[in-house]
Amino acid sequence: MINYTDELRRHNLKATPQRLAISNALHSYGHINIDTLYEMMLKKFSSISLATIYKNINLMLENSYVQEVKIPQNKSVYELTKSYHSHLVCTECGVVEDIKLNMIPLLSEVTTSTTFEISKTDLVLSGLCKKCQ
Amino acid sequence: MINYTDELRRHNLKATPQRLAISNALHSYGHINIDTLYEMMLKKFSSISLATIYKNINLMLENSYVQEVKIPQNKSVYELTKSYHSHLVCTECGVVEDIKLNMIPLLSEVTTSTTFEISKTDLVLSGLCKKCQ
DNA sequence: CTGGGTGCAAAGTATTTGCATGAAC
DNA sequence: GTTCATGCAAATACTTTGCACCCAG
Repeated sequence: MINYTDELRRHNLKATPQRLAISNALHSYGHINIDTLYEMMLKKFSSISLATIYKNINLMLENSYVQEVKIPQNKSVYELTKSYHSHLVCTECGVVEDIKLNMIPLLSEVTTSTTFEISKTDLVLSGLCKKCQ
Repeated sequence: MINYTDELRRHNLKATPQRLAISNALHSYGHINIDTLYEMMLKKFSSISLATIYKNINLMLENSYVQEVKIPQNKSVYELTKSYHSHLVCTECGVVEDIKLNMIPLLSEVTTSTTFEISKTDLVLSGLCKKCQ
């Protein structure tokens, strides 16, 4: 049970019990979608509202406290903001993992072939995890 | 005005006027979201239904005739299936462009560092296009 | 002809909003 | 005390479904 009070405040978010619990759920799951997050929260706050979940996730996104990961053919999952990384998704069991990859060569390839000024890179690799192969 | 009759049949899709028009809209826009596609179709078929758009796009996705591209902080866009490529998205004007990048080095990096068996790669690069810089 | 597609209306699902109350700071 | 968060209910947005009729092959 990590205490996320300071971390929330650093992102201009009041540290309410609900937000602390959301932070911990994100931390322990790593990646979680809205529905699962709601179910988790219900265990702690039997009367929490889905609207509260949505409002908080949206605010946390605006304040860069969390990041959204769009999963091919599936619902988005959310994670606490960490240093840059890509994602591995298992098409069978749905598990999502982080992976650090060196994007520099790719980005310099982009620079030479286009006039776009890239500021963000979203890479999702889909396949089968060890267990599902 | 390309004739997509054969192309549709090759993907086990009957060549209806609506589907031919959808194919042409996808072709001329390159990347288009559901709402814009619907607006485009209305110009040709004043009584086309949004349900028809959804049913067709979903079928076309199942039959790999089109691909979905999930755009960060935006609606998904759809494109006719082409050979593998990544996407550039302008965060200002929303334009989406294709870009061919060599993913081999990256994929071999993945192989050495994980046990995942990768079958699909989705890369979206966000930034500013020439005009919006 | 026959299977599948279309449009319409209705149902279902997902997300946002307004507001009164209550908690964080 | 002031600002902002919460929970509820309602509203809105998005997507799918069922069905009668029609068209592609």
